[in-house]
Amino acid sequence: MESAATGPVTVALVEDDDEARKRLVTSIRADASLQLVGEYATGAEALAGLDALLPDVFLVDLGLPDIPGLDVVKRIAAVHPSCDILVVTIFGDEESIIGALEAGARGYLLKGALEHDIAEDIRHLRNGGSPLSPVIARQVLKRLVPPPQPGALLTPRESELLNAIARGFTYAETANLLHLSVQTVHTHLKNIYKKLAVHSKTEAVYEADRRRLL
Amino acid sequence: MESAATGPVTVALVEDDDEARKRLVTSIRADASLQLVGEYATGAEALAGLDALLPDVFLVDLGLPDIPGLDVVKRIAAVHPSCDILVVTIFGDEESIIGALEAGARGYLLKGALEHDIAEDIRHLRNGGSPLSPVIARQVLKRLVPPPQPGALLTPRESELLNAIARGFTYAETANLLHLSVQTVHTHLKNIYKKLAVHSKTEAVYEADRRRLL
DNA sequence: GGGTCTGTCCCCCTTTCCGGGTAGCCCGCC
DNA sequence: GGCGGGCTACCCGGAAAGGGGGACAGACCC
Repeated sequence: MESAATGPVTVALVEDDDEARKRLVTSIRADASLQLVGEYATGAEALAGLDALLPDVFLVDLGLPDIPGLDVVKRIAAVHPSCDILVVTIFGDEESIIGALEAGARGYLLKGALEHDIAEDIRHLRNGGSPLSPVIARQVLKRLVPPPQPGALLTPRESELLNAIARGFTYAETANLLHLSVQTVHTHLKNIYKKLAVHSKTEAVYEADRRRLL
Repeated sequence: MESAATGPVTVALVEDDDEARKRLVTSIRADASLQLVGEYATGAEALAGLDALLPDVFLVDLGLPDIPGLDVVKRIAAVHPSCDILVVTIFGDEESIIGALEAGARGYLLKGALEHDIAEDIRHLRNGGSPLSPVIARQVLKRLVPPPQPGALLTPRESELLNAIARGFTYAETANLLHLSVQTVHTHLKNIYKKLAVHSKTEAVYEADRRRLL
């Protein structure tokens, strides 16, 4: 987040593939505003060097030979929260992406674009941006905007009622709110239970939320 | 998502600023794989032309003179779901970003990078990617990864228990699951209720979910 | 006109939950 | 060496929710 007022941005990276690491190193060295302070091929080395270095930016490959890259991300984020972690990997699966970003990564790039200049991404990172490869961004958006309803499983009235129930209202209170009799609330709820295959208000709320029906 | 097997990718755009629109048009025309089929300065024009054109990609500026750009996004997404909507705007606030993306936009770029080639972003879009400016991506990530706990309001055990409860287990079932007595489950729940200021399992689950405590 | 769906209302009975207590144990902190 | 927090466990009584049934009007479709 901070400007580079205190001098060059320090960068460390961990990447087991020699070719890939060389490309990253070359790109970083070519940028005068960046200073490479650590270069590792294994997760253990990276974590060992972390406390001494405290780099501004840490480039992490997820496919490390010794430690799951995700764990490296978590550790860095835990001990050095102000460090901008940028994942650079071949893994484009949802689990890796979401895992890394939830673990604290501030950017996620797919290896591949050979001509791509990582230095530019690092600059974006230091300016408060989060470089994401378009394919990665799409995955993230899928998370942000889950397909609204798989087909309006619940009727409008049922949704309305469940919504009230979710907010903690009892049968009686919900009945008042929606101008219904308590029995009707009960009936609706029973129908909702059948549709969601659950057996309690609590479970229904949880399930409806999970399915994005509320 | 589809490949360009059926010919060039058709593109339409709506942008009220003449300068900006020209830049976009120039960039698109320079790419032989893209075909510009619509070019509008107002939301009304854009929506009027939509049904006839059914473009593969629609570039939308959020700051239109007549209709809120967000409404344009919604309308396009509603009537033409397979259209890739790309927002190109000066607005970087969370409301605009999340609103547009939830409304159906598949990419979001900030105007500014003058040398930036929009055609490349469009190609990414057609390849199933979501071009996001780094600053935008950061906002999206903030949404994806809300600060985990505002201070671990619930103890580990309480979280564990509430988690089970949320999944619809009764006191007795939860007790078995966590190797507790029913009374202990009850006690924990009472403590949770106090902390969350609620009075029922349903409400607790709803509230905990809202506060991202689960 | 019959069938289906939604929304409304009612009965009965059982199970579960809620809120009010009290209390012991272990652990870390000052 | 006490004090507090977390975790465990128990009792009681009233309130709420769950599960089974049946009923009926209006809408909508075939």
